[in-house]
Amino acid sequence: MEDTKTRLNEFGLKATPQRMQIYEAMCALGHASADVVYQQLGGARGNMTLATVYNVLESMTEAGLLVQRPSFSNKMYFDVNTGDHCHLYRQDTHEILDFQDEALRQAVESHVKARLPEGLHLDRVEIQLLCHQER
Amino acid sequence: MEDTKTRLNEFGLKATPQRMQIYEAMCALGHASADVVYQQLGGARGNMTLATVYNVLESMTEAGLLVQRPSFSNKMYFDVNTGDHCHLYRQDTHEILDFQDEALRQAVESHVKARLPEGLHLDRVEIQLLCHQER
DNA sequence: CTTGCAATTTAGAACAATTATAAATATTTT
DNA sequence: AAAATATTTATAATTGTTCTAAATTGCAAG
Repeated sequence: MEDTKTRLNEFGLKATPQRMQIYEAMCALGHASADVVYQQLGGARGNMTLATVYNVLESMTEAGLLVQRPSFSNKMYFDVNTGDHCHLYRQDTHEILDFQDEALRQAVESHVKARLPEGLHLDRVEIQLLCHQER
Repeated sequence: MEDTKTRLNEFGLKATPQRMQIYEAMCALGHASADVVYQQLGGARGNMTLATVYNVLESMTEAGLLVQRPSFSNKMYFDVNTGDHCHLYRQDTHEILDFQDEALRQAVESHVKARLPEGLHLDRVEIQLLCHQER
């Protein structure tokens, strides 16, 4: 809680009540779309507008506190884990699961950096593993 | 052209004029969103509805002739290259570029297969390299 | 062929996700 | 406390996609 406040501040964001609630919801959820966050916070019966959720998620992304994750369901997802980018994507259930594998990420990153076209700077490596449950 | 027809047939799709045009546009473009295909085909002044473009892209995806590629710009993209391959995503221009690197893909695939949770089957490895042009 | 049937395309409405706008509220600075 | 700034809100507008029902096309059997 006090924790959340200092984290927001570290990223240059004032710790308003809405931002606190949203960031804490995001931490609990791991990754979520704007709508999921909104529902998590009580939806229409909550104390916050959907527009605020969009605003805040955008500010947090700009600030580097969250990262965007495009999905196959035509909604943008946001992820609190800005460091590691391997994910399992269950095509049967549409679930996104973390796939922790720092060695892999590192290996790919250095392999790629050496081969990137002139003048381009690598910001992030996204590895998505599309899978489904057998039978 | 006759080529296009047999390719459609191979994937179980009848070669209607609309499907021919759309598949040829997709081949020329490499990857594109529904709207880009629609514009490419003349937009409102063309001889085809946007709904048809959506329908056809969906059928082709189901048939396995195209593959979907979620993007950071909140539109779905479709790709004629259905094999596993890497992509550069230019965050400054929103361009998607192919990044052919079969060795990398292979390495990642076998690394991952060995570590996949029990009961899950790996369909596809997606590697996206988020980058931007330096200054 | 041509009649009938299923698949496809169309126009347009409906829907869902996101963004924009302008007013209200809160916070900070002076 | 007043003025300036930042944030949130309510709501409208926009954008991308899907749905629906009717029209059209393509094909198969008589």
